Amino acid sequence: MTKRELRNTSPAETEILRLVWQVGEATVQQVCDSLPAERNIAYATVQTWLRRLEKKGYLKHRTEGKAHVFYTATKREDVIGRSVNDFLGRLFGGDPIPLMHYLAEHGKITAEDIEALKRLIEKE
Amino acid sequence: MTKRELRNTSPAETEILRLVWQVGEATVQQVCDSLPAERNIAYATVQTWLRRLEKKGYLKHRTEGKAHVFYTATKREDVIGRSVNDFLGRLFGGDPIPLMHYLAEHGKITAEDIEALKRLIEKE
DNA sequence: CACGATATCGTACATTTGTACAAGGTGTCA
DNA sequence: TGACACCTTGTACAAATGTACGATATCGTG
Repeated sequence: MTKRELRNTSPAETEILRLVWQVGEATVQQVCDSLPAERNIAYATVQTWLRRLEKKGYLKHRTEGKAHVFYTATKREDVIGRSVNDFLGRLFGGDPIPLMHYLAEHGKITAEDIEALKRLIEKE
Repeated sequence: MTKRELRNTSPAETEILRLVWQVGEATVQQVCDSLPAERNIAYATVQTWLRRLEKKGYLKHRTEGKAHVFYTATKREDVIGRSVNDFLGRLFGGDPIPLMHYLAEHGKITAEDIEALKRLIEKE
């Protein structure tokens, strides 16, 4: 398997990656625009993040007009997988239950969410 | 409110913090021992992490014999809260549902877990 | 075609993070 | 009491991360 292991993404990079997935593909400008304005991140900064993501292998780009249009080069599932596992490992020793509890106890997920989840699981 | 905002913890620090919570309090040596051996982290490295956590305000220590015994100085709940929110924000734009889905679809949580969760939510 | 608006590219730089060595203190046991 | 084992403290240093400026290239328009 020539499945080169991708380095993992920094927090900021992770966020950018999510944005790109959200819109499918995006120019630097578009990514800038989808960042909450109060973050006050410079255009050049976003550009750097995109550049680094590309170098790390998460993004590719094509040139359109004078601008670069970035699009993802990996499965979102994979990125999520690595991120979640790492996160879960560090904070909960890998056990997702306490995380669920936290979410439930802090009203992040509702009874309906749980129901939906239940159906999802049963379907398999 | 003189509630000094704690800087956030790096991945490695987060893990150490979890370990200290797990055992209640621990010396450098004990933390070292509870790290998976194959990680091969030097004693001095763990020491640095503990030192930094203390400087950041997450830990305190008392001296016992010739060693430092570290114990937590913040509520676990708080650390989890910040970490989870940050994580959720970056990777999922703040929405916990996709995270749940991921966990469910990848067999990280079982039907029983869901049931337990359901009861937990309903009890409130 | 020249100009302005808009992009990219190269580069830079302070912090944070991961990682750890070396030197100096201290409890303990023969 | 002296040596050994085990600690802490000081310090270091490379790599990753956050952040961004200045120079240069390029498209569209008058």
